[in-house]
Amino acid sequence: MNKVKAASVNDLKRILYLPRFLPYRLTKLSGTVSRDLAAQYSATFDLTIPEWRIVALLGSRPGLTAREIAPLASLDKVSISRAVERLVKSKRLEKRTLDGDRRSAALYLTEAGMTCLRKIIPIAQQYEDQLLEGFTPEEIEQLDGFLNRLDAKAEALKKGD
Amino acid sequence: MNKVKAASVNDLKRILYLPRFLPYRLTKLSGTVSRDLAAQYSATFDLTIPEWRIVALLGSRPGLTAREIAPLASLDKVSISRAVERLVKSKRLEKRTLDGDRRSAALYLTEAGMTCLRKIIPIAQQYEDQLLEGFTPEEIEQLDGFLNRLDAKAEALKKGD
DNA sequence: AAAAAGTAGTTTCATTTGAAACTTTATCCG
DNA sequence: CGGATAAAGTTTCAAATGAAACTACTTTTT
Repeated sequence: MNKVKAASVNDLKRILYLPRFLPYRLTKLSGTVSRDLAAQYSATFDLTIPEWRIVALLGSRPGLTAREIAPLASLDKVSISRAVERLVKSKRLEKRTLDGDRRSAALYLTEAGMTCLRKIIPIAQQYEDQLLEGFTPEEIEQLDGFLNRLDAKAEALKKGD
Repeated sequence: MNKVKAASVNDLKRILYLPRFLPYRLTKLSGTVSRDLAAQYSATFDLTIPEWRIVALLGSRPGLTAREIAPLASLDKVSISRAVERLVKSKRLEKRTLDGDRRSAALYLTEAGMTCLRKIIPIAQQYEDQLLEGFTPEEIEQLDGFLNRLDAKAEALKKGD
């Protein structure tokens, strides 16, 4: 005789419907998008997502240090350290210790890094465009605002409840 | 003399601005949300995200098999196998081999599983509500539509280009 | 100035993850 | 039937991750 009985669940139906639960939907969407894009970066350029973010960031803001990159690319310092190591090895990044603080280094794309970035940008943008295909400019504007608001809320909920 | 020269980057400025790149924003948002929620599930109920998804799903759809859960919870079979193993060990889930196919098992929440789900649902919903605080019902409706469209597009882009 | 405290980035180590191989059971086809 | 093929889950193994300890330097304090 089995003491563990499956409970009646009628009282729970539809109370929390996973496919409509916002955190689940965000995770699913971002997972699909990331995997898909990462496959392209890695297949064509042998770049991981952290590496791609760092390259993209240095494209518009050369000379950042690892510490400065962290919040801008939402990467922890371990990921940055490893990504930078690989990028330097593949000659796409150059470290310069110029401030007089020999603990940190300003990071710059090399010519090879720039070339790589120039090649990836159209791919990334095309993907983004495809994702937003069917959205009107006003809708894109709205989505943009929604994401900003959600992001701000999520950040605010993180520590202070 | 150093052959590797940092390139001029003026020509790339603003061409791809990471903090406005949709895939990056989605990943960042979903990461914040997931980490935050996961911390709550795990601290209070010792549940991982896959476990939580399975419990939530079985709450409204008891008797699903692992294979059926996979697409509904966006989990691969390895994650499901491990999550189910833990849930059975913690007596929140029960496996029943009823179909006459002894390879698969229908999964049911036990009373303990139901109790756990009943306790988590308010937490999950409260978090979702907080995230959407400040959104009007119409905006929530719009966001919902946007996410559905993005998800459909992302899925469509996955294989067939 | 020397000791203490702090910071930038790296390394270590234990955990998480997921693809591929495997096991067991079921179905297909001669 | 009985061997081949397939399907449901599980296990293995190798790679990715991230917290904590560590190294190398810098700043503060006394």
